[in-house]
Amino acid sequence: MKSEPGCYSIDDLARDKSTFWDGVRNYQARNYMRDDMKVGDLVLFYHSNADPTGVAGLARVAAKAYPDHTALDPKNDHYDPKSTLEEPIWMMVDVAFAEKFGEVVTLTELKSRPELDGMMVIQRGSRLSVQPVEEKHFKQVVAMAQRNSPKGKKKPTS
DNA sequence: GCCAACGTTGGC
DNA sequence: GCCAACGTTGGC
Repeated sequence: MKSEPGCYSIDDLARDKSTFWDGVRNYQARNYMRDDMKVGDLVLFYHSNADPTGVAGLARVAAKAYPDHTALDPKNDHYDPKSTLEEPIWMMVDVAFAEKFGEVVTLTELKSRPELDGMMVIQRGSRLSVQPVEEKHFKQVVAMAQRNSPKGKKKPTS
């Protein structure tokens, strides 16, 4: 799941413990949340439009998809007049903080890993804010985060 | 700030 | 249903 850290970062999630993931206004992203995200699923928390951009930590799905009430609020930035209480269009899930990586696993690092070939987030023009991640890719990213962390193995050059 | 890659909208 | 115009995302 992507978020601009200026808007909502892994630190914000660590502080809040959990949050509702509102504001998704893309049908494909909504469908992934609605159809594929189950309570307990782990999530890569990705910082987009950031320095550095990349995976900043892990979250966990805390509630399955339910209507996004912010779509009904005319004063909300993500208001959508097409969505109604009776027939909500947009959905959100709840996510809980799981872990903040010692260092962000950057997009550059993700792209440099042959093991991650085919991962959606490293494709050109991959704008979806909610993306499925294959288990092998997920494990690879977590392994990279551990390698990067201060507690992990030191790099020979450092 | 630039711009590629999309998604959406709306005229026809 | 086609497609041009427009808006948004997000890397750089």
